[in-house]
Amino acid sequence: MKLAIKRKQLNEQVSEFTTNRLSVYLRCLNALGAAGVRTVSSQTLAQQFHLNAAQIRKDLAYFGEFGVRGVGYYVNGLKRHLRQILGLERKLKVAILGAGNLGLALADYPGFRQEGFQIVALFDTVTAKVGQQSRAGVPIFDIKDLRRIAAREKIGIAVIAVPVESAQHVVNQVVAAGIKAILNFSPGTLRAPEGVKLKSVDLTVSLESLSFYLAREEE
Amino acid sequence: MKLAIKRKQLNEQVSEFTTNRLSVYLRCLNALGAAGVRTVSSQTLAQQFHLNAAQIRKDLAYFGEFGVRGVGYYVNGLKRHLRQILGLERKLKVAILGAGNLGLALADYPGFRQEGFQIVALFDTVTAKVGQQSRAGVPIFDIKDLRRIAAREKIGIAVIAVPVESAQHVVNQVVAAGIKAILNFSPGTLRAPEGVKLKSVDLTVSLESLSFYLAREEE
DNA sequence: TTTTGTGAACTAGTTCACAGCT
DNA sequence: AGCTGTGAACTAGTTCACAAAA
Repeated sequence: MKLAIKRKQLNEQVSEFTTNRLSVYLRCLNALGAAGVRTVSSQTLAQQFHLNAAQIRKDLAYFGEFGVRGVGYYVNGLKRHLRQILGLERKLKVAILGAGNLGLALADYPGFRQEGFQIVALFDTVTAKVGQQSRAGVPIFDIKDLRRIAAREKIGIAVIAVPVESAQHVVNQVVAAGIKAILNFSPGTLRAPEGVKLKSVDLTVSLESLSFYLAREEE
Repeated sequence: MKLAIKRKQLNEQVSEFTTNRLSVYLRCLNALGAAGVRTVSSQTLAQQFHLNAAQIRKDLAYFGEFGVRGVGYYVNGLKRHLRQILGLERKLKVAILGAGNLGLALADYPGFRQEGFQIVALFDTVTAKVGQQSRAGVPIFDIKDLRRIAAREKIGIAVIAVPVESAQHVVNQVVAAGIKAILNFSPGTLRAPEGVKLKSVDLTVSLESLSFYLAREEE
């Protein structure tokens, strides 16, 4: 069974653990490619991050037979495949909701631009901010114009960087604007309807998990 | 078996899934407490986030018998227990490495202060920044002074907000300064020795996972 | 010989279901 | 009657181990 992208079963759900690892592999391949490496084995890749080689082979084999037995994976070929699987060949446009400290920092975060994301707009309710722009030049719009600008710019992803109080309300507006993927940085649980993917990064939870670790160690 | 904090087996490792949920429970209890609610059942808690009630009971029961059969959990009592388990009763001091956009935004992030963390210092190598401070007043020090200040201030957690290139080097300095818990925002894999807890938040991976979702939906 | 792709075995995490308190 | 705490059943995720291909 050889296909550009195989899907073992159309309805089978790929685990988020797997897709997150694909991103990590891609980054590693970019580094290897830049260093002039042509082929890489699952074994070698596994050593880089503390991962099992079978894990990597399974993750990749899920989407197709990208490897060559006895050789490994061609770095450039696999890079292309991963880009395609992750939907990175088209430049995805991103809007950031909330032009506070965090929103502005995220708007200019170089890591986002790197792999083909394009931060096209910031949105805020504070009228003094509207019309301004981030240091790197991302314009700030009134959140009232979200729907119009999202449609015009074909925004694919919204990043939520507003205070907890307004987070759910902003998510509702994002959903109403037809955006189907949301990265949330506000703490607490948010609701999004079926068909909209909501991924949360909870900074407080992360810190508290470290606090827990320290508390245990000290016993 | 009733103990303030029971540990089923001393050497048993608590899953990170569990500890992350404890943070989420705590936040929910804070809200309930503020709303004047006295007791809450696992069932009610489970409805808030889309979680199973047995999951919540297991998570809590792992650390002690905090509930009352027929009643549920006393909000204030459970709050205290969770704070103790997560090590939040003492104010943990945090240093942020890298006074760029992201570092400065994190330094002033209100969510960190909320649950008792104290951001006491920013560190950078750029001499022009040293001596300045963040908008909220967190002072910026030279990274050369990390070891001295970490010891003096008893810094418990380091947050890495420097570019990828210097991330591993900065982690090494943090480890050398005797800090045992690190929250890393730089992309890529970092190494920390045994006994140092390294937790990474990878913004690029998060965005790419959304991109993957969008790519699948469109098929 | 080397290294993939993958079924089988294993390990970890979640949910069920119910005995046992209050 | 109501709700916890928990063994048992189940589900998901990882690792092993080996046949098959280059």
